[in-house]
Amino acid sequence: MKMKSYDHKKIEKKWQAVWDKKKIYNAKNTQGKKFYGLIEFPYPSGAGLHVGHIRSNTAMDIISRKRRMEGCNVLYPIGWDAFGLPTENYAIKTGIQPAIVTKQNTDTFRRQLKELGFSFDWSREVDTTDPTYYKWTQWIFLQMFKKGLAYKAKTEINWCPKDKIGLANEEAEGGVCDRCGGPVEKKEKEQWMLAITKYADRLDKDLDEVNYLEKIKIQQRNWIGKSEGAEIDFKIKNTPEKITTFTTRADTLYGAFAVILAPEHELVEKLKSQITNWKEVADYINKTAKKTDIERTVEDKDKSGVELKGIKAINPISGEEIPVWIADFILVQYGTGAVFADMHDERDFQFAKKYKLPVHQSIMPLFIDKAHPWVDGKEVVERTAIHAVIRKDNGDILVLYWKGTEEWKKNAPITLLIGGVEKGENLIEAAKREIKEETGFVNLKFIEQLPINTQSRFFAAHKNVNRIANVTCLIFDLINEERVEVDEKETQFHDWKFVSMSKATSDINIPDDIYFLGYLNKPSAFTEEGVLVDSGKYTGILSNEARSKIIKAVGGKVVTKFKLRDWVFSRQRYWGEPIPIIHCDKCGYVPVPEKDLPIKLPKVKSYQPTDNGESPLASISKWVNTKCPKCKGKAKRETDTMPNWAGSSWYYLRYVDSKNKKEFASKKALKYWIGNGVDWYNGGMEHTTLHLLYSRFWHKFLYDMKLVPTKEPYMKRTSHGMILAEDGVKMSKSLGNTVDPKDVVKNFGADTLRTYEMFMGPFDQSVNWSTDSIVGPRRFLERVWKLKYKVSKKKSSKELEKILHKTIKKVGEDIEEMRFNTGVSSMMILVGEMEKSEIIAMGDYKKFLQILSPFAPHITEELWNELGEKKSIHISAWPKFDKKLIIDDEIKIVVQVNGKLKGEIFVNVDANEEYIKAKAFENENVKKTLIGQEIKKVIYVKGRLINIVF
RNA sequence: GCCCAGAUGGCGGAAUUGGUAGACGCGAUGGACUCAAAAUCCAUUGAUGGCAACAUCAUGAGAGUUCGAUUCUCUCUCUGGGCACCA
Repeated sequence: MKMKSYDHKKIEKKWQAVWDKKKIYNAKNTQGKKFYGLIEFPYPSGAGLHVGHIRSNTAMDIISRKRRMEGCNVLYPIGWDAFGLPTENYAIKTGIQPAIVTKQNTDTFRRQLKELGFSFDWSREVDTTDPTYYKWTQWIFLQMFKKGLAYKAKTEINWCPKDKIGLANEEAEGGVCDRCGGPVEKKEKEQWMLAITKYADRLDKDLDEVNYLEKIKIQQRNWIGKSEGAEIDFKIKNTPEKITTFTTRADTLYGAFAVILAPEHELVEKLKSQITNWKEVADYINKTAKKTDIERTVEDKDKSGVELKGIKAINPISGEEIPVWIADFILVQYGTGAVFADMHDERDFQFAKKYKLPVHQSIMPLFIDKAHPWVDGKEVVERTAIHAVIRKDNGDILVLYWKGTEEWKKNAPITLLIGGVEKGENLIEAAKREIKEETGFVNLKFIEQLPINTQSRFFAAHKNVNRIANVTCLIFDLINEERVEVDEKETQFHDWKFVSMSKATSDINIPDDIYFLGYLNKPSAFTEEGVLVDSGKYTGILSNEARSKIIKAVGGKVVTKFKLRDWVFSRQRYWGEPIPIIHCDKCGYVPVPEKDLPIKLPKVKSYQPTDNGESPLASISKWVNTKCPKCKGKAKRETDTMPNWAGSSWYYLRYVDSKNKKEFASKKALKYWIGNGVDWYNGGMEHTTLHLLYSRFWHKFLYDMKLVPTKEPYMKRTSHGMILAEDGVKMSKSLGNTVDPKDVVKNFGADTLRTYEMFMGPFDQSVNWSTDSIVGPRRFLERVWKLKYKVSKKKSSKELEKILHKTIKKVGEDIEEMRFNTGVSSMMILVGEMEKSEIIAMGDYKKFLQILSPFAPHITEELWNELGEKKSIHISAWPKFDKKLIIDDEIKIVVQVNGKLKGEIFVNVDANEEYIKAKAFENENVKKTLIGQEIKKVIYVKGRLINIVF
């Protein structure tokens, strides 16, 4: 037989043409079990396809191909997310129409994608810039407008005064204009908004119902920022006014030391006449107003504020009068724009520290000793204790090393100096007495008492009571080392010595003292759950239980707030969907009648935004001036366009019926394809918070309109890792480290590139590109190619059959789990075994080709065809593994002595424990090691190992 | 600062519910073929010691649980991603 070498160029071209002609990858209309696999449709940039596109496309291609072979009616569609800035900027520079540039780019992308052999259904291709597509984007917007979800509001935009252009956030990073490098200003502009916040709660809650990767859910939840709390009113003394504050920690109310308002809060102006330092307050408000968002957050997070002198708020639970401040770290848009401050919040704590405001603790850290838990029914006895930090002038502190009994020596306590407080004694006296008794030191200077006491709860066995110990930490400096004699009975329990602070911190092993030293090293707010203190009748209650009780007691309202803001939907740009609204002086904002859709983008001479920041459309008076659809009077068109998140918010719906002229998709097609959502959607983590959330929002809206059958668009969402350049940084044109897939396809072939990208590393993690490593997968495919010369009509060996069936099982599972790298690896092992074998049965070789075919569709199709198959391998039935062949008759048992490997034995699968143990002891190496040792026990793990312990 | 993910040979990475650490691939070294080179094939390849059998050490650092830890718990360091005064 003459050896024909593997010529990828010939094979790939040949089969791509055949697939195209026979349309084997086109989805059937609506019949049978369906699978809808989705990838994020690409933005067709001028640079052409990126190796990263290929990684994610191949992954979903493999899954789709497997489903097709499993008998599913598969929809794996593709399209173009073609509105966007790069194309527009290119048009500004060159004057070439964006539509023409887009056409060129999509042609390139289409050709490149076809060259990679993806099994897309090309008959359903969509393009967001095609008027027949964006007609429906506009239509959905109008439905939202009619439901009051689209509205106009003043917001700030990034404005470059030099270029006179509004900038997207990503063009204004760091407050610098992306184009000219000059500073960016804020400019107020009326913009269209979408009320996504109305869906915030559902967007959060319905995440429970979908199968997204946990990290995706977490990121979405963080972005939505649901927070359950309460609104609590503070009366203002001598006025009818009240301040409504928002808090999630109503349990800290007794500790409120001030009420703080956002500088923009409306009450400030109302209270003007009573504020005695108005000038100072007004200055601060002005200063804040001038700051940009960036300045307001960047300034090292240093807290600043001004007290509203003459104003007092009344704590609704304690009746205490507290001061009222304004501060710019309180955001007017969030919550109620007002808070009560307490020391159990990091920001409030810093604020109090800066302005030296008196604070008091309302929550104690609570330590429950799990080794000595409370015993039910025993008396609870509360006791006050002091823990003292005693410092020498070199900074060393005194630590007690308790003498444990032998068996619990390891866990003997190491503590600060500790002691009880006797009746009639104040804390400092008690501490000084204890220090003298236990160490003999008499000359100490009291420095401070830490503002946080702690509470410990444990069962005190020697007293037979449940103990509550409230602990105060006092700091002393040692004046000199003068000591008095210490009673022997004190020293029998512990030694003491001075050690450095860092040693003390690592040695000390009781939670109270660990907390105190931590606070001493770095004072910070205690913000966790604990037990209430100095809180009237709530003292002693756990914080999470006290919360609702206190809200109730002060008549607070339980509310939920979200970080999510409404979506700014206007862009002052040309290359986007025109917003289909007409401004009429008489009738206001009037929607364009549906029969007039789409509102097409007119041709313009210049794509440059206008000097006043309006879109280039504003300068085309012929287009702008129109008639009001309602009163037929003179009116103007909206000149803002939509962001490019618009078209991508619903594209997966259009794919199911992309040619429909009457609806965005027919009910029937939607019910069939979206009946349980898109089955599997893979995409990048970078789209988790914007695209994914936006499209879920649109989908929910369409669901409410009864236009789609499900609450959620995507049943399952996974993510891919990025491909970085060889040096581990992001690939970018400016760094000149990009890899052009064109060259790789030319030199190695699409099959090699696909296999390499699946093999290079775990799919969900980022990996560095390595051109050197591509030869591995290439050699693998060449070996696959050569195996055909071994194909025989005879049966393969039993061993080879077993490995084949194990591989079928593993590859199938790996594809489902997106562990493509180990799937490829197991096929490489199989090929190695096939090479060792004299012959391979025809049927076995074919089965192998079938499981390889999703990864390398061209070479497998060619070999399949050469073996006489008339139909495509890609519509053949996915091979099943034989369960009997998966099980080994002989298994390996590892023999260890004291956990160290000493040998291995081979036994029959159903050998019993006795036999295996006996055999293990026969091992020479084991015998040698065991000489003169007394065996304590033998551990047998079924089917795995034996560990002999002496 | 907070949240998420990660750290394993020269490199990319494997490793079931805790059970032989380094599968598979790249690279490297030696050999075969060749006039020669490429390609291909064979062998070796974590470190240290030893002629060897083998022993010791090794999964970012330190502690803990366990007969046994890359895997579980705690503390810390570094890297990547996200959020950033959200009460």
